[in-house]
Amino acid sequence: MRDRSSKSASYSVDLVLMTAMGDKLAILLARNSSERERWSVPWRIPQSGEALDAAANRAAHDALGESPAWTEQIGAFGDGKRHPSEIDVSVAYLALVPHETATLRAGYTWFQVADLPALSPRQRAMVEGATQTIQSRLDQAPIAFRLLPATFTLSELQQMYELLLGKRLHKASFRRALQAAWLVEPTDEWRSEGRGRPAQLFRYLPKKRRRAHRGVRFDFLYP
Amino acid sequence: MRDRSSKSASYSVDLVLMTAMGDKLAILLARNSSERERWSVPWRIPQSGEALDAAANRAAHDALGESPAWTEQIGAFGDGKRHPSEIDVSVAYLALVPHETATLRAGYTWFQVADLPALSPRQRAMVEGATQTIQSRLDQAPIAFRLLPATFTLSELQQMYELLLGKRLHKASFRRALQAAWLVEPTDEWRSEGRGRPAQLFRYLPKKRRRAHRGVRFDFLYP
DNA sequence: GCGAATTAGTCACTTTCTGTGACTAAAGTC
DNA sequence: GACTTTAGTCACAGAAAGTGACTAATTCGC
Repeated sequence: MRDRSSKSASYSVDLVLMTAMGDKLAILLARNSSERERWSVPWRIPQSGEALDAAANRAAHDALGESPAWTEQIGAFGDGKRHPSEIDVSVAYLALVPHETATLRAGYTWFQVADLPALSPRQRAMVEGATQTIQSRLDQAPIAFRLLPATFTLSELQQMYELLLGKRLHKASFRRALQAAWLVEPTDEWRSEGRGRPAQLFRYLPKKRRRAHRGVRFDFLYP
Repeated sequence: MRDRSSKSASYSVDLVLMTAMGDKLAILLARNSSERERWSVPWRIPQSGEALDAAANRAAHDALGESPAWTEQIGAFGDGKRHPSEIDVSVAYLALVPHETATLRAGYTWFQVADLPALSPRQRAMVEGATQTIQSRLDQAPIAFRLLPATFTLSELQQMYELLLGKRLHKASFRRALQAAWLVEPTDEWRSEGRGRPAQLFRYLPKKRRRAHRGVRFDFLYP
C-alpha cells in the first residue's frame, strides 16, 4: 500500500469494507504491486498521532472518496498469521457502504465474499471476523440500514436481512417485528418497480429506544 | 509494570480481569510504583514473537499463578487516551475467574467496579468496554459459568445472572429457560447452606447446540 | 417436639409473541 | 378484461414468557 515510510512500525490498521451487491455480500480489495498476494484488504500505518479510526477512515477515503456509512473496530489480529507486510499486529475495522452510491477509485475492486482471491492469512482471518461481527451485531446495530440507501422499500429491507442472516423470513412476521421496534418511518414517496403494486419508501428512524424488558433468553450457540 | 525493556514499543496488551465478589463485580488492579496513577490494570509488552493472547495469559499468571477460566479480546484502544506508559495502542483482554478459587500475588488487589481508584483514561475506557462485552455476550458465551466454581446451585447461577444483567429474574422463568437450553446437568451432590432446604449442585454442560431457529428479533438497543 | 421461618423446586394459569396461510390492493402484461 | 406480479394486512394456532401459588426439606426458637 502507500505510506510504507516506516518499515519498522509494529502495527497497522486494516479495513474490511463491505457492501451488498445484488443478493451477495462483497468486500473491497486493493490491487497490490509489490506484495506476495495480488490482492489485499486496504491497510494503513497510522501516522504519528493519528487515531486508529482516523487511519481506517483514511483508508476508506482513499478507496471511495467518502466516509463509510458505518465503521466499527473488530479487534486486533496478530498471533502468528502472516500479514501483507512484516507488521506484528493489525487492528481490523469493519466498514459498510450502500452499493448504490459507492464509486471506486482505480486499483480497487469489489469481490464477492464467497469467491475471494488469495489473501494473506491474517487478512483472511479478519474477513472471517467481519462476517461474524455482522451477524452477531445485526440486532444491536443498524447494520442493514447502512447497506441500503437512505430510503428503501420494506421488501428491500427484508431482502437485506435475509442476505445477512442467510435465511428466508416470513413477510408478515418481519413487518410485525419491525413495527414493534419502531425502526423505520414511512416517507410519502412510492416506488413503482416495473410490475406489481408500487411500494412505499421508508427511512431508518434512529430513536431513543426503551430497553427491552425481557428476561433471560438462553438462545446460546456456544459449545 | 515489568518488562519495560523496550520503552519504544508501540503497543501493549492490557488485562481486564474480573470476578464476582459477593453481589458485586470486581476487577484486578496492580499497584504501581513509578507511574502517575497509583493503580493500573495489569499490562505487558509482548515479547518478540509472543502472541497477543499469550501476553494476556502471562499477565494473568503473574497475578494469579494460574490461567483465567475465560479470556477474550475486547479490542484495541488508542485514540488519544493516555496509557500508563507512552504506548500508542493497547490491545485489551477480558478475563474471568471464579472468586472462590482465586488467590492473588503480592501487589494485586480486587476493586469493586463501582468503586475504582483513578486509572489512566485509556484503561478506564477498557474497563468500560469490558463490562459492555460481558453484558452483550452473556447469552452467547458461558460468561456466568466462568465466574462460578465448577459446581453450583441453580440459585447461585440465577444470582450471577442477576448480577451481570443488573436486574431480578423470576425463578420459574429462569429455570424453564435453563432447561430448554440444556446448559447444565445435575450432579448427585447436594449442599445444605445453613437454613432452608438443601440445593442440588449442577455443573455446566458444554454441548453441541442446535442453532436457535428463530426469526428476526428486533430487540434493538441502538439509537 | 413442634411450629415458624427459610430456601429449593415445581406447577398451572394468563398474557404475549411467533409461525403461517390466506386474503385484499395496485400495478403491468397479453 | 383476465392473468400475473409485487405490496401490504389479517387472523388464527401454537409456542414461549411472566407470574403467583403451591409443595418440599431443612434450621431456629421455644
